[in-house]
Amino acid sequence: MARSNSTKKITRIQREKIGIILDAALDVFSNHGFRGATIDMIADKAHLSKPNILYYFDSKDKIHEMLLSNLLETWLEPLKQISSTGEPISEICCYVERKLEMARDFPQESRLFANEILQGAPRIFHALNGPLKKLTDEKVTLINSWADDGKINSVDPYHLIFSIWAITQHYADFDVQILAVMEKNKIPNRFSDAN
Amino acid sequence: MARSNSTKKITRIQREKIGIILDAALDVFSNHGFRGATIDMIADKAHLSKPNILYYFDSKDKIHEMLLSNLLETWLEPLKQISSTGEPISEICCYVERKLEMARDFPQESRLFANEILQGAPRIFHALNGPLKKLTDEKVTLINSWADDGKINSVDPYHLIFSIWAITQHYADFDVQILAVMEKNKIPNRFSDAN
DNA sequence: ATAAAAACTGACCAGATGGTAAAGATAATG
DNA sequence: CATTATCTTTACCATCTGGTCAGTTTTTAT
Repeated sequence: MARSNSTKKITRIQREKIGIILDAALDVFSNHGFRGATIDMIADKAHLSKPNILYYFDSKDKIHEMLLSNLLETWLEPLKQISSTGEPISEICCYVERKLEMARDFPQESRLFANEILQGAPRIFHALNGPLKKLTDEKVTLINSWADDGKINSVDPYHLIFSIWAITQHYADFDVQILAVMEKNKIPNRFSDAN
Repeated sequence: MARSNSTKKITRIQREKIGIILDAALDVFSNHGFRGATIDMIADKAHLSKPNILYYFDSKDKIHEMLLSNLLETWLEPLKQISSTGEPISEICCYVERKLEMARDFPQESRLFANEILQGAPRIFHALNGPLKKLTDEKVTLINSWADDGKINSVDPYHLIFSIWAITQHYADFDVQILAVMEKNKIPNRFSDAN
């Protein structure tokens, strides 16, 4: 029995296989959405059998759930780093940079998130309404205070943040469109790569 | 036999039912993605039986296909309207306004499109690579010429357009997130309106 | 080395889902 | 009104897919 009974110790094999499964699952879920993904696809990508996958995770939902909860920390981090003690313009620009880097380095995570939100965030709404809202409100207050102190022009902080989210994530989520429009010759899509 | 054999004339009932089906299908596909949607869901929403749906459309794919091809015209229209004879800043601002209006008035269409792109645009890539690319290239050339003539500051036209797409569509596609973050307990600032 | 625990597999099941067939109901037409 | 064409439904089927189970193989601990 490998299924995570919280208080049990985790073996080397469990740690390895769970990692392999999550990697494969991220790839599959991000490219096909939750319903479009099948355990068989994940099994193929992970080079494991379907029952073996289900030996480590109780269900397809549980895999997805774990991916989302892992993602959340990564996702909030760049916003978290905006510092109230830094120079406002630099803080905001660095935030944009961090978000762009994330879009470049973790496009699958971005699409996993996008898929989830697009379908109404059924499995992650609590996080949007909780930690994300809390953190955002905090930074909104900070940006407001910068404006009040005359350090930056006044701006609606919510829509500033939404704009940053929109533009940066767009390059990960809509890359197919961007490549199609910008391509000079022929651009392979994300399904055409070797593995 | 109602299935669109191009050269056949269309009855009143066909026109009505096809409209009802497409409306229902848009709702279902945009909220669940292609794989997440089932013909039964569409049938329920349309108050028709599943076989009756399949009397008007050969397959689930065909319904989706028709929605996407209908969408395409609507989708290209705002960009098409950017005029080479207008005043540059006004042309660009009006374009942004048209896009925002579309995000407000046709959020389902926006999400249908987003779902399709997110999954690699398997059923619409040709349109991105064809009509959309052609039109975009045209407007890119126009914006470049405005910059060359010193009418606007120089800017990468591609990324200007992508930014507009990103921000405007974000409000339709990620509305769940935006509502979760902004609704109740919104931190007031000078841009927040009464409602 | 050996027993116990962990890891893995093939065969299978139940329900969902896309789609079909054929007959019955309704509307259009002469 | 009668006949044809259109429309709709009931009862299915085949496949896919999430998940189970009994048993086998491999790893770990003593």
